[in-house]
Amino acid sequence: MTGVLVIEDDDRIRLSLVLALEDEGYAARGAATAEDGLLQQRRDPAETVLVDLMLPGIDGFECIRQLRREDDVPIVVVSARDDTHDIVAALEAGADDYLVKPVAVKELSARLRALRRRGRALADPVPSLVFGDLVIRPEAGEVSVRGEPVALTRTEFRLLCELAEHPGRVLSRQQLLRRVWEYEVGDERLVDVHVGRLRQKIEEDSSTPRYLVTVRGLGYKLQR
Amino acid sequence: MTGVLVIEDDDRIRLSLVLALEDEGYAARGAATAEDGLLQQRRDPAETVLVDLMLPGIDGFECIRQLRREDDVPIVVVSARDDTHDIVAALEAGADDYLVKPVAVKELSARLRALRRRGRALADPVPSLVFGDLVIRPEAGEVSVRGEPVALTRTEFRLLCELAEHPGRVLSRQQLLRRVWEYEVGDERLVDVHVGRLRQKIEEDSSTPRYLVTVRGLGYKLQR
DNA sequence: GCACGTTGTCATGAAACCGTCATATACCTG
DNA sequence: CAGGTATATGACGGTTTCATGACAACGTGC
Repeated sequence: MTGVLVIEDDDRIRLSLVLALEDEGYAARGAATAEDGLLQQRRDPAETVLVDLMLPGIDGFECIRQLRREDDVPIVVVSARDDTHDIVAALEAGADDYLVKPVAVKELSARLRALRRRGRALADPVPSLVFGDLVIRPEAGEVSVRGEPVALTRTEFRLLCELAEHPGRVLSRQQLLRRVWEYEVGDERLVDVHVGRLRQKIEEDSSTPRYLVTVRGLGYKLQR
Repeated sequence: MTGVLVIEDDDRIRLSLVLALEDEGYAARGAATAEDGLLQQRRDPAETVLVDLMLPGIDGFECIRQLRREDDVPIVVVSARDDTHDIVAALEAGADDYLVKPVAVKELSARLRALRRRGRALADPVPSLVFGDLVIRPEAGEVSVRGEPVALTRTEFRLLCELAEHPGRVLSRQQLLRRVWEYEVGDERLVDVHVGRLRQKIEEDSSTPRYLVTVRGLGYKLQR
């Protein structure tokens, strides 16, 4: 999860934004439509998303709402329109900042940094993935419960990380299929099976889970 | 910790900003100098701070750095200067947003909301709806009454959320059928049954409901 | 090629849940 | 107070949802 995603239909502007951002040291990539942007963000989430308001097909506002529904990613609108109305509407839809074209790259870059800093300032107090006696080290690919290291398969590990990234939040089977398996559609039972296997390994008594709990009708969550 | 602090030396502008913000529903107050602003923020921290860049004595940039050193409060700069240079410098100093005067109050208000939302999104990953002793965490799929967690079925949970989204407002059975069950037509008695079951779980005495009250002839509502 | 670990599919049983209905109770109107 | 209407609630069968064990397909290293 890194870099900036630029959703903008005008090829020239998109390209120049991407290049300028790369100049500023960001890993940037582009999408010409909202559909493509949303897809990319699902497949390989960027750290920040830039959105134009006037897009063919799904428009910018709808795109923002959709992004917001799926994710917490900071969203910056870059638009030619400087109407207060548009600005307010975009922010209400879930955008975090709004710049009017033509944008000064230095300003854009500074605003991206500010946004990122704000995110960290608040997110950092709980940096490690610790759930009571369950400790997850994503970079190291290690998991331990009650002091004992446990060996997980890749799928189990990814599933656990996905759940751990949203402590206490219920994730639906659909969401998990999308994020862990990158399936757009698929049999939801698959999730059950892997949750079961994961439980065998991390829960003391898998019939009364302490960490990985089922929320009937909704999905699964990992709780502290 | 509530409200907005406006640090601005021009009396007319400061006053009009404070009044405009109050109009928008914020508790706002002013400081004419950076010194006073910093003092106020120490004594009684505001939720967000607005700073002008050109201030007598300690200037805006220094004021931002000082605030940032002491506190994590979101800072919005409001300045007459629209130089990219100033914008970048202010953001680098620690500001979260930068608006150029004259500001549209609606935009300012929307940006404050966006900033606040972002703060919450990261600090409290699971926002809750609170009705006295009844706490609903939609994201977590959790409900607790008087400190005790209660287990709801999916239908009960959706029903409760629907009611909670409109605190104090009466929702007709028809509306509830449409929104919770996605039935266009259907037996309204169905709603009664589920309201009853929900009451058994969340009310102390289901014959004299404290939260989920019947409005005879109209429907049901959830009150604080 | 073989052994092994991993993965996805399927079947099964148990438990939870849902909608319907019947009955009881509360409330309003005249 | 009587009669009618709106609401509350308990019971029950059909359905959905979930946990789990078995198994075949697949890939990888030896």
